[in-house]
Amino acid sequence: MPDLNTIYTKLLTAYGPLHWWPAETPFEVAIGALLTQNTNWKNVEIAIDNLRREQALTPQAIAALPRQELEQLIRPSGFFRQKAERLQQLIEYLQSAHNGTLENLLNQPLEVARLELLQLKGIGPETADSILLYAGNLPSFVVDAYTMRLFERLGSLIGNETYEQVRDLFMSRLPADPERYNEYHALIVEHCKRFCRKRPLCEQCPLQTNCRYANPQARQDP
DNA sequence: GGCCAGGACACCA
DNA sequence: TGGTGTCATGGC
Repeated sequence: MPDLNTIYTKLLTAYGPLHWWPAETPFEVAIGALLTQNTNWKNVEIAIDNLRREQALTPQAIAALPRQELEQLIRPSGFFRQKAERLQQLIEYLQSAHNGTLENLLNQPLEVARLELLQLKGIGPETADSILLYAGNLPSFVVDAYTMRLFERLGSLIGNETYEQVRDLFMSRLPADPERYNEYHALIVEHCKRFCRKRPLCEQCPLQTNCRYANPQARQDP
């Protein structure tokens, strides 16, 4: 089973530093994290561009929008009704508990901020960790479907682990460095978009010597 | 025209 | 606790 640091080095060598998250403010990161749930990032960009055009990328501006207007602006990101509701509920919580700013929530110990986010409807573990890491620069490793898929193929996971188990695995084997967590998750996504889809494209894959899908020997020897 | 995407949640057995 | 249905759009 390949070492997690070895895989990181291979991915970094293959793709270079990616410097996520593509956003101008921490709150914009949180918007993107919510909107990208089970959605192609290109559709999220369309929705965020709509919000930017309406100067609606702040908690105050979104809170002031009528629900139906917000729904139409974020409609390209899919699931727009529930995402509009969840976005405004997040802002309501920030206003009630943190003077309306995400920064105040994030300026707490990691696990305190994480539990607060997880209490909110529509913010599950991946969305919470994305906000903590990419908006708050806090060392919380982000696990997503790509992470599960890739590291199952690499033999690091069985495939039935819970989110928290996988997060704990990465955080126990990597230094608690937000920059490292930031790049690692971004590299996993970039890699999987290219090679690690449900129909894998193994010919040019930089991890093919480690992967069960590309390497029959690795497949036989998990 | 089907498949897929940087999930989360309610519901049920 | 684990499996399943629902939410919805747009690119490929």
